[in-house]
Amino acid sequence: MLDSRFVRENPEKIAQALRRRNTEIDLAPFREIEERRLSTLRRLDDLREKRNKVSEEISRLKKQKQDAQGLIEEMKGVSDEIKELEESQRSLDREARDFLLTLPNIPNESVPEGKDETGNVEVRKWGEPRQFDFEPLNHWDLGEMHGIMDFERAAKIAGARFSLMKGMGARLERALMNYMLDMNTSKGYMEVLPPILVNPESMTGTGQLPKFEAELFKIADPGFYLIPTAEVPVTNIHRGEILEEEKLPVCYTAYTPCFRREAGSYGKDTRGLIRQHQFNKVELVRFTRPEDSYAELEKLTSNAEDILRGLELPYRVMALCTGDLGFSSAKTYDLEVWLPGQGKYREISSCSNFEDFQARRADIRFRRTGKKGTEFVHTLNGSGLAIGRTLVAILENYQQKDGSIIIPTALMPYMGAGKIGE
RNA sequence: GGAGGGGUGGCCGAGCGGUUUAAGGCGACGGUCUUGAAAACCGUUGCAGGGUUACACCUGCCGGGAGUUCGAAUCUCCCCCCCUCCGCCA
Repeated sequence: MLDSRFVRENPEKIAQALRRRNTEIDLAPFREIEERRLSTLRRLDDLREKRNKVSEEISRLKKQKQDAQGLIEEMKGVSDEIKELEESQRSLDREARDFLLTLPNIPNESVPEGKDETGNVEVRKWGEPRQFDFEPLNHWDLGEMHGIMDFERAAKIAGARFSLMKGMGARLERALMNYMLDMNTSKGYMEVLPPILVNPESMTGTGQLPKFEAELFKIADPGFYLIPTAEVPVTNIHRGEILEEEKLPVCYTAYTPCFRREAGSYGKDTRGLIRQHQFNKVELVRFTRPEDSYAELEKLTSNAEDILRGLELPYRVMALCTGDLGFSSAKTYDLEVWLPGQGKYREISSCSNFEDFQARRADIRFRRTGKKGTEFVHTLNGSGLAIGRTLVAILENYQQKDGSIIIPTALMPYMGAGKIGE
């Protein structure tokens, strides 16, 4: 969410940001609401001041056993007017906030211009895609061959876009989860295991609501949502709090299952593990001072890269362009891992700086040491990493001619085996 | 699910219809004193919105929301959270 005063006073900056994002939103209704909201507010404050003063007077008169009936009668009218104004104030507040909640974040100046994903810019590349002397298989063929994935039964149990991992497949998933968490905690991230059902306030805090309800699974009875990413519960750990400057940056890592409707992605990645309604992910979250957040984004991104490097998986880093940027983000790097089965790089992590966009929604502030007042923190997060897609990358990149799969050295302690298959 | 008890400033804790502009304490900060420190004493002490060049000033905030009243931390209703006991349960 953007600051209402900022939007009010910088309409041209907002318009420009929206243009860069390829988004069309008319600001006129907001300006009109704000005009009414502020004039109502000023009138309301005046009347309340009067009420406070006269109430004091009434109190004094009554103490002196004098008649205050005239004043009381007079105040009845004032009181009624205050009530009316309060009512319209409430609805104007809500209208203004509802509008602001649908405005996306302003892209940072360093974000490349572009209208869609074709405008994304490769920042760097690591590792060389392996040359195969045979036709590499897809991960689902490999999975089936080794009996470690069972999509048919997953569909029976739940439906399409669910998976059932078995034997060494399930074990590999668990090994990756532990490997990633150990890696992240060794770099100073505190491990947390948060709720995966959250309330609407948390979803609003990180920006999933109100705009993206259609992408979420919702529990019917008590209004919980299943999280689409650990970003939601972890960022909301500090919702409504004021942090101390010396504690920053606050860094968390969390493993959670993630749940996404994937509405509108019919026909995309229908086979295999790439796009699931439920998948596992380890997330990195940082709360920082505003002046540090871009350096922290580089740090967070390299922390996610370290995991790919540790697994010796070739990848590249893409800077998302203005047209491809997520709603809440001011700047995002995507990590894309090489998948021989598809012959292309696929997203495996997304690392973003939200600046104060989420912090303002979720009311997460900090106090500078020795200074008065508070400021919003900057929040960042990134996958470190999507576990299912990492598993896919390992199967496809480490497959051998006979179909067996070599386990990356770094994972061997977690797997207790060096190989899947003969 | 049933019964009861609670949610007040950074923390503890009083207040239960009208100098509450929230007592008192702890903590923190500043000062006096001191060779220095401690103690003692004095003072200061939140958040948000409006407003101002900046001050001043005004308003709101006692878990959240709605209401009663000239006036609500205090009374009524709804909701959330915490604690104790019972039931159920991994």
